[in-house]
Amino acid sequence: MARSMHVRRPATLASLAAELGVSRTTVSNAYNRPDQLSPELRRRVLETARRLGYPGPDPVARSLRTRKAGAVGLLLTENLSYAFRDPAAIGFLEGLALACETAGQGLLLVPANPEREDVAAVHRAGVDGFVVYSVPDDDPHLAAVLERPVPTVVCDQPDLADVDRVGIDDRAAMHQLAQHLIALGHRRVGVVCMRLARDRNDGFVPLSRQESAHFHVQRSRMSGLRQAFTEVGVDWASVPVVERFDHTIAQGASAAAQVLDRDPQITALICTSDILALGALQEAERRGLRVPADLTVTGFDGIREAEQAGLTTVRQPVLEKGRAAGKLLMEIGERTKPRTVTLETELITGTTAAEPRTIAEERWFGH
Amino acid sequence: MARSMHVRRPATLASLAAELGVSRTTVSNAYNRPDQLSPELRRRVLETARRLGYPGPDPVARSLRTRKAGAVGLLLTENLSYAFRDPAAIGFLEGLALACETAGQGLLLVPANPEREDVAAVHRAGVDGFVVYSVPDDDPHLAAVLERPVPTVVCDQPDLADVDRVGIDDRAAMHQLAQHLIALGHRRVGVVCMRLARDRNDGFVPLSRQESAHFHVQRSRMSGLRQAFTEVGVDWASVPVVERFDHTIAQGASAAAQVLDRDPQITALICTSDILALGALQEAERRGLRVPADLTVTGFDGIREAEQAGLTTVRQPVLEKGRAAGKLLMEIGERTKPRTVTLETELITGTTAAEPRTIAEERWFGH
DNA sequence: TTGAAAGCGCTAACAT
DNA sequence: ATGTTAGCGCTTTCAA
Repeated sequence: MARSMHVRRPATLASLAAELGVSRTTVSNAYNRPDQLSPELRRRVLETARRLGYPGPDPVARSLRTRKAGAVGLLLTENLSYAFRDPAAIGFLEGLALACETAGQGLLLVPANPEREDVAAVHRAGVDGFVVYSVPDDDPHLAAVLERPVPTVVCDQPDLADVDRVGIDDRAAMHQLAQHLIALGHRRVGVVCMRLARDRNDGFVPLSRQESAHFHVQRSRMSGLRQAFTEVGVDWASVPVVERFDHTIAQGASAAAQVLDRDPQITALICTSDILALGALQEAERRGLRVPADLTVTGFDGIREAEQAGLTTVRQPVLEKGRAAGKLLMEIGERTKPRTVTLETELITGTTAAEPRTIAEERWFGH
Repeated sequence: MARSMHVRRPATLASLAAELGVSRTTVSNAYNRPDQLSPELRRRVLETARRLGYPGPDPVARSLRTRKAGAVGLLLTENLSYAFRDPAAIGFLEGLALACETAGQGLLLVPANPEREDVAAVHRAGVDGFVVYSVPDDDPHLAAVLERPVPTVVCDQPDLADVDRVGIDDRAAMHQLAQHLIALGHRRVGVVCMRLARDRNDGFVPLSRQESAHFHVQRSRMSGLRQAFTEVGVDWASVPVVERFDHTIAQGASAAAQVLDRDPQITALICTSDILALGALQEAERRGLRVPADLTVTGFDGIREAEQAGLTTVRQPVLEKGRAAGKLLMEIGERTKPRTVTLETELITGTTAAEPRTIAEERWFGH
């Protein structure tokens, strides 16, 4: 860390006390308990402090003594900077920041590169608690967090026993979306999903990988889909499912291409996030497929960009999730059993889902 | 702060050492300098740690000892959560986060409510340095930061002597934009600008307030405008300038309405941010004014939403600013004079600026 | 390779 | 209203 113009480091509380000929307690009180000493003395203390360039009690030393850091740590799956590129993550952050500022707490973004296994940053974080956002259940950073003797709230995933948790019912939400598509008449579908595990697998996903996914959220959404379609007789093993490690529109487009190449007959492309779905829309347009006339596309999250695109999707209260996580963490009280907050979702019927053309044609021709 | 399932707090490095019958140094080394003790002993230490539920060296105590917190503090003008709603701020955050994660540093968002004067959060922040983003020059939080004995980098504003700084040449950029409008033929214009001081003033801005604005960036942009138009003989005192405290599209719209109500004859509405300009576009549409046929509208920042709207604006490298600020802060080296990084901007000629209709008409009628 | 000693700078009982 | 006494839990010379 650079030393700049504004660096000094001589005076401490003790040296100030010595200079003033008072005890350290008195100086401490001047800062922390103004009512514990005469206004006159306090004024003298503060003035001398200024003269000596004493910047006030050192926050770290104070933290050590009081056992309070005044900050909440946030652990994310992704590179720190990713959080600022994903609309859903941004919404979550906003909510969490809201809860923090209400409580007067700082928010420490912990650098946890998912590619490396460098857990040191978790160990070094001077925080009073952690919020863990959407990490895989086998993430070493998560393990490191859970070892720390501070309260922790997990958001979205993973679903751990013994840890406070806030999230939505991903399975039910996706099941509902699937039923919507089924009601429209879709039986031959394809899926584009987000990262299912820590290893990169940009391509088709066998059933085994779907079932063993380390990202609880994705596993649940897949399972909701599978159940709904299996219920109406679809052989899930024959449904093309393509996974993408990076969560971008471009990757959504290329994944959609992969699915459509494998089975051009599908009538609906179900994406497990809006970002991916936005990519799928691009790919559909590129191929001259009209949505929803030729192809139905759905997303998940309910981000603003999706709304603008008229995407049929599931809206989840991302901001509220962040706020709930923060509140849960900072709520006082000894508890014995973990708390779970499950927030509501809403199926958004946009303009990207309709009856499959084949059915419409069948009707048309009086089949 | 809540205590949850995962709270324990018995073992310390000392108790572990006692249990093992070794010195504290040895335990410390087991964590921090694995090469300083036999692998066998280290294994024993770590194993006993696990058994006793010792979570590893306390980060705060370590920080106190090493005088390193492993984190950078970020101070913003706004409520913490605001940072996640403003595209330009998000871009800045992304860049800063990038720099932090590269350096393995955490990023602490310091809660500094601009409405209250509660500086305590700044004092409590356990960080190795501060980045200050776009605060007014008389902000008490800023003063508190500068008192702390850690390096500080200011971004955008204010322009302080003796402090490292990164920003753009707001004056020159706005001057250039103004000249572009002047070249198109605009002489009768209105301005919508962001907050000029800490007090709320949603309305017209007299010259005195323009000149004494505590937000350096806004002051510079205004001054660039004023100079350019004064150069071609426009009486700046007669130009309607409307200020908005809250930086939202809705406020941009209402401010635009205020300007247009005051002088319906203006041919161009210059906004000092894209967000405000987006609002102005809305208001223009609401009034049935075609842009740019009936009214020219310009912004500043170059956010993606502006690009999509085809806004004529000035693009500034927001992400790069964040990264530069982070790098500057973390660059090692004793320095004596403050460093300044000035990044390049670019005039974006979109589809919202054109020759004023009056001129076109004059030409048309062979005036 | 391991240990002993000396604080980092502060706050919080408990006196006075 | 002010001072005394004890650490908070750790790292780091220096010595063995």
